[in-house]
Amino acid sequence: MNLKELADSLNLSQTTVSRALNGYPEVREETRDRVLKAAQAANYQPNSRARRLATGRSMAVGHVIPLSDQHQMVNPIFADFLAGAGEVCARVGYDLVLSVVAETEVEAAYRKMASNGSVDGLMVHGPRTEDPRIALLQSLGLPFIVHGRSAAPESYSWLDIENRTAFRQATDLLLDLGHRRIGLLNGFTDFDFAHRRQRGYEQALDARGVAFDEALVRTDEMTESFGYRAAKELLARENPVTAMMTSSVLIAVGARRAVAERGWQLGREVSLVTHDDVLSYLPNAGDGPAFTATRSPVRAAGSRAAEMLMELIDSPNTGPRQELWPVEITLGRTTGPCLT
Amino acid sequence: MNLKELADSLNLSQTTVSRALNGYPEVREETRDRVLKAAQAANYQPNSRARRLATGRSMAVGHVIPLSDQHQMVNPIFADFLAGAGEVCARVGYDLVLSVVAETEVEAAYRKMASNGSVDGLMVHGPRTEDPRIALLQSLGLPFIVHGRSAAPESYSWLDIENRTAFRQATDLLLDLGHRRIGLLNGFTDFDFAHRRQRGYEQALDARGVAFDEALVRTDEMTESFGYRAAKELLARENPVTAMMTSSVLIAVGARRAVAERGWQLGREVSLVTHDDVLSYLPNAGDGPAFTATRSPVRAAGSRAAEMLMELIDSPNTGPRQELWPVEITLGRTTGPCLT
DNA sequence: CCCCGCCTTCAAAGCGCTTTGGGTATTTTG
DNA sequence: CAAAATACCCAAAGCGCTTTGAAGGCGGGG
Repeated sequence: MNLKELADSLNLSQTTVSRALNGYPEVREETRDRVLKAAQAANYQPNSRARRLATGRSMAVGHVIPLSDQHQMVNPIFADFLAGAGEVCARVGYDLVLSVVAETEVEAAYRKMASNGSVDGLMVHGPRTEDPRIALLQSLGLPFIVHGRSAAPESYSWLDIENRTAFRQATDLLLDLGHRRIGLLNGFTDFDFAHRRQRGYEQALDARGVAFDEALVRTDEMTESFGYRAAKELLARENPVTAMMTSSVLIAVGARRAVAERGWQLGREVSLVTHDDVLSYLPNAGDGPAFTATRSPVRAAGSRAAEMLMELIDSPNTGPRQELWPVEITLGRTTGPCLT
Repeated sequence: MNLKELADSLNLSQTTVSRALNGYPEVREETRDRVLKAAQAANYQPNSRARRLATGRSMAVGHVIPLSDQHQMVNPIFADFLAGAGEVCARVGYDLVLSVVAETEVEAAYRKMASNGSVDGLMVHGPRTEDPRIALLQSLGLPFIVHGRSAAPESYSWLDIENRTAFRQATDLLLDLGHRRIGLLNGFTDFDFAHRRQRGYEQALDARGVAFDEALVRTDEMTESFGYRAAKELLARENPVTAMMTSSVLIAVGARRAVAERGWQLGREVSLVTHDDVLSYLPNAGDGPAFTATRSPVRAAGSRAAEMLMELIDSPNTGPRQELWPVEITLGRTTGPCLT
């Protein structure tokens, strides 16, 4: 059933039917009712391909997911972020379209999306401190929002959390408890978020006159097994750390394993503060020892980022949107006074 | 730059340019070269909306992700599955489109996709033992592939792993080691995979004359904290389990925590076999105690499922594709003889 | 009574591509 | 050498919708 058939069956023109369905005012209420009823009865759905061509909008937001051969990992926060974004996009009739490409082809993918008009806007994930994608996208003139930030330009839209402040406060917390040798288990520092977190950590140490020791800082793919390995090493030093900060619950879980393996317990012999993205499958809930954490639900970020992008798409010439979310610290059972 | 402009600039018709670009034979090689060069130079990309309308294909495969209010969890295997599927889809020019909807609106979402032609095919995730979506999709006549299986009809396409056999063999392994009280930490059994795994477990016990005790079986959302809680309970019984099987590494990690909390170690006081989907952020690698596991990379499943769906789309009337993948068991350091 | 303006509807022109159904040279065949 | 086949190219007709521009009917103001 297409528009023409529906119109014919009603003895109306396509124009009128189209307008009736799309809520335009220049159609009599009685007529509109008749059209709506008939459309309902025939289960008529406007062909989305035709509609997209006619309107010039594709009603979709794109996500380019790079997969490099080295670290071919899908960011574990991605699914929850998408869930949040997808929810608000669905509400306004937008699709989420993913394109998975090799890291070397990211630029080509963006260029293609821009020139073939398959999406109305883009979301950028995992920005690096110096991220070439941002300048590229600006030159392409497609609305986009970055989840996170990058160093360079000022005039793009982003949604980020206070990574530096959060980690500074978390470090302060540990310092207040008497810890002086504090490990940092972080993601690769070319990721902007990881860089900022380390800066927060360094600033806190600095403010207390505790010397920064780069041997206590580890960066890697943020997996459980990295957490295990790094924690094991840091605990096996002649001068072992008495506390650790980790950039994800996954890392924290690995660290906990290393601690347990020594017969120790988090919050007693060793303290730990982690960042918690509140992933749906990794609840840091009330059972057992919940982690002391800097908390910020990535799903909410996904929702908000989508809202911001919708705004950008709807009113393109209104300057960049930028939001910096504070991060709350929740006390769990993995922090305690330094015993040594 | 659109086709008309490109054609005009070359003093050719749109027809010829279109044919040259799409590799049709009725255009002289010299002309084709000229067109290709000009297209390259102008960075011409055919408008995807127009192309989709003209060809009647949308070059996209859809994924409907239900989010219920109760367990509003995104399946943790989803991201890796998508990465696999996305890779092969990208190779043949297909997009992945996600639509996130409330669980009550899944049917409406599928109907809409079918009648507005926004996708050429669908992938169905997390099938229940009796899953109404399959009959629905069959009636809608849109090609689809199920990741997993459902009980009811025979004539749909799916890709599944040998859940029952895998868990039967894993249980056998534990029985061989002398274990008799074996816990099962599973997903909700209305999921088909969880149901089959439990059957495998039961069959193995049955074959050895070990009575099935439903008190040893726990089902829940497959999170780390579920693993912890369930394992803690099973170990605290007057007749504690001496071994456990878990349906995901996440659960296993939680179980490990409960074991460690008692000062025990996996592979010594308690054995554990888990299913391992080989998630990129949860590598069950060689460091520390790797889990003994039934292994099947969900990313590979995503790739293959996408290939199968492409086949279904390209040749619609060729009967269902069905693949059942065997599951390999890898010995880790979490299994050992029963000590009691 | 005429003209103007409003309400409602319509025919037709896109949107930018693919594809059909010819055409016109140029070769090949008998 | 005429006829038939071939190679190459084009104009125009869709694809199914939205949107523009215009028209018909009708009541109200002058």
